[in-house]
Amino acid sequence: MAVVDRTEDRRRTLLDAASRVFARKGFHASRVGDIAEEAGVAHGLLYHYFRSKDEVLETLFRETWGSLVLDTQRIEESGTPLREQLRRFSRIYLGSWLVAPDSIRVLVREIGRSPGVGERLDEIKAVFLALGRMIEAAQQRGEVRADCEPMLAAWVVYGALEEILTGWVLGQLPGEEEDVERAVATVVDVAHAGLAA
Amino acid sequence: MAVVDRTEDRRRTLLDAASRVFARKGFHASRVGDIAEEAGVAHGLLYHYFRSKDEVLETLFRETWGSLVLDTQRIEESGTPLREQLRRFSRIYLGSWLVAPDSIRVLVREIGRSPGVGERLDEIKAVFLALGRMIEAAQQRGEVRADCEPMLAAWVVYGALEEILTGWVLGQLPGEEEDVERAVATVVDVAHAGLAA
Amino acid sequence: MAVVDRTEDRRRTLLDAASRVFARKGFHASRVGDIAEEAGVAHGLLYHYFRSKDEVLETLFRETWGSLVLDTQRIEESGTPLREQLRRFSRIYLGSWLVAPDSIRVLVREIGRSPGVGERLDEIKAVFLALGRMIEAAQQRGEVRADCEPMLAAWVVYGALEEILTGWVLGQLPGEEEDVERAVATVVDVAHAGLAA
Amino acid sequence: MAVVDRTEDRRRTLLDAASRVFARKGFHASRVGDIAEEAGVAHGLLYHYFRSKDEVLETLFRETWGSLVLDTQRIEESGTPLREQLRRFSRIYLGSWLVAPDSIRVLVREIGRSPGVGERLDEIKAVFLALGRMIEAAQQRGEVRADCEPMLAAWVVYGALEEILTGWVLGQLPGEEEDVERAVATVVDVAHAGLAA
DNA sequence: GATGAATGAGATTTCATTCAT
DNA sequence: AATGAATGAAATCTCATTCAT
Repeated sequence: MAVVDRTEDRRRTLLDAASRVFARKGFHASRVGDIAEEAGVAHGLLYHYFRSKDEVLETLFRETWGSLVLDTQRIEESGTPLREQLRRFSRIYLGSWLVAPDSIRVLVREIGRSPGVGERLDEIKAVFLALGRMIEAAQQRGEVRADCEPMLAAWVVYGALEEILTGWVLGQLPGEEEDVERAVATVVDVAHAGLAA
Repeated sequence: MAVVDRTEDRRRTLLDAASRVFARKGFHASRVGDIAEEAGVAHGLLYHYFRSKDEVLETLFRETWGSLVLDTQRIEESGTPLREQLRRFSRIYLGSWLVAPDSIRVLVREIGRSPGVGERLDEIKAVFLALGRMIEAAQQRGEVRADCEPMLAAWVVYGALEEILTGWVLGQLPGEEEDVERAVATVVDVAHAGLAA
Repeated sequence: MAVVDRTEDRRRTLLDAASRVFARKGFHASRVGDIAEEAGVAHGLLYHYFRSKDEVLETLFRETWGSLVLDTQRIEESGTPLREQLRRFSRIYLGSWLVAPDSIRVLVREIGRSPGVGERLDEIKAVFLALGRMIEAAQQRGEVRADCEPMLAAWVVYGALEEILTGWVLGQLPGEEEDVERAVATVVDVAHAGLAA
Repeated sequence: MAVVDRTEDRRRTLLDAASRVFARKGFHASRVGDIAEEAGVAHGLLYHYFRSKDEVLETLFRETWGSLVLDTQRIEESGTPLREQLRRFSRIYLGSWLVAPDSIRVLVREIGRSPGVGERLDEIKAVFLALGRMIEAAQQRGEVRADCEPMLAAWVVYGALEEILTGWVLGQLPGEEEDVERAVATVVDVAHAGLAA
């Protein structure tokens, strides 16, 4: 167990270093040597833990996105009113900025790029679809007005959240703790009022 | 004149090809050969029209964004009600999908990467700021409720538009001519109702 | 055509350079840079003509071995007495040493090594099988004594030829023009007398 | 003593593993990790028993070849008829397949590669020369016909043996115990009849 | 203008060897 | 003795850019 832990620690160190470096320069502009330097190890070591630079990004993606997929499922199954669902989703999505800003940065900027886009798109789609289903269910409950395409609305909501993250990533929007809560409120208010029957 | 035209045609062909390729794979992952192949010419030819791959992106940015900046200015100065302003802005922005499907999306996605970020960010900011000012003015006219940060709202609106473009580019959302008009309506409806006093 | 020729010339230049370098140092110890230097070009150019270093070896193998396979077929179909068939086979096999000593060197030393062994083995087997069939047919014609496994005999003959090539490759046996003819005579005499009924 | 034995056992395990791996892929393409995996130990352990990968090959060579050199000397000095000498030599050489299937083949295949070629070639030459001298002596005794270059004949015989070993190693020829005896008989029959006066 | 062969800086990747545990 | 993480020299390979034709 002790040995496994040490191994896992190194993996983490490398992944964290990678997310910082990718966040700073983007995946393609980041050299393997940069990641190693950031982690304080020789570049060769990265190949002990990952098959390639691509696999590092892939791992980062799965880790970060995987937990979002799970959380989204739980929110959908809760069956609470749409406003509450939107608040919880927004809080998790925007809140991740405070928890792991670099991972989010990478996610936001590298999705749809680099090899393996196809496979990832499916996992991304899963979140969109869940969001769309929540809106559709709310529509059937009469919470959302009828003249509204649920999937399109899902894209609107998701786009709003992603853009705010981008603003934080690019340093164009203040992204301190209190700003995050305000952003959640704004998105939820606008989206809910905008969709309300 | 005829010669100039042919020259201009080739430039356009290359720029359009570049915007499609950049949109698909991102700037760094796109090889000069990919752009040339997409344009149906030899890769060496690109260097007759542009000094470098960077200059292609730079040119794309100036051309596409420049006109958006002008259009946005005009919309702001028109002083019409917010709903009308949002509709015009959305139409221009999403309409770019029909005219030049990839250009705008590329630009936003590539900001923060590649050289010369600073200057470009300012120009992008200009559009955001104009959008924010429109919302703020509407707020002062009583069209928008008071408990709403205009700039944050601008990011929300912009994000919705951006995400829909992304959906079209990635083939995740239907993007035919009638879909564009519906998308404009949805965004304007949601945004306006969501912001209304 | 002129262009094709120039392209083909370069390919040849590179293949010839590669066969010299592989012959001198063996495939694995040869660096791509060595081949390029031998050919008098930049190392990058090799990747214009071949996908990888492996593909260069593969091509070399197919070229050299391919013609031997064809020649062997022709000899088998000729149906002449075994002695004559052995003479022709030996002449082609050992004679190739004078024509393209480096290719032969590579063939002898790299077969069964490096990636793609499996696929090559089949093509090598084809020659062995043909040789075995020739001996078997001669046995049925009464030219070869009955207490002799044709396939084993084929391996013996082939081994004798290959070892002589190896001797030349390693500089342990004199390999001038007259030595080649003497070697052919020796192998044919020993093999034929050894197998005769 | 017990400790030494265990130490010796490990050395042997590693050497045997190395000879199998080298035989399969060649010295250069064999990684230290492959040898260790074949031996079922961690790759670091190899460096307790050998200074380097080169030293493994070197050791393999000295051990295997050394005993063959001694045996060959004894056969030469025995002064028995050529047929008997050939049988004994073939039995030892091909018999090595049952004892240590890969060692000898590795050595011959790897000569000319890797450092220290010079010294080894001399030792290999010694065996060839002894074989040649036996044939020459037989020629002078009238057992072998006059129009035959003894050294060339030695290469022929050696090549036949070598090729059969190769066939066994590559799984192209059946190599069970009874096949070995049959192979010895075939080579001796062919060689003796082929050389006989 | 147009082509694509040619270049070479610089990236990724491999792997023999060392060494702390 | 034994392990396998860690190192880094050296290899392979990529691709923006140049340039002869």
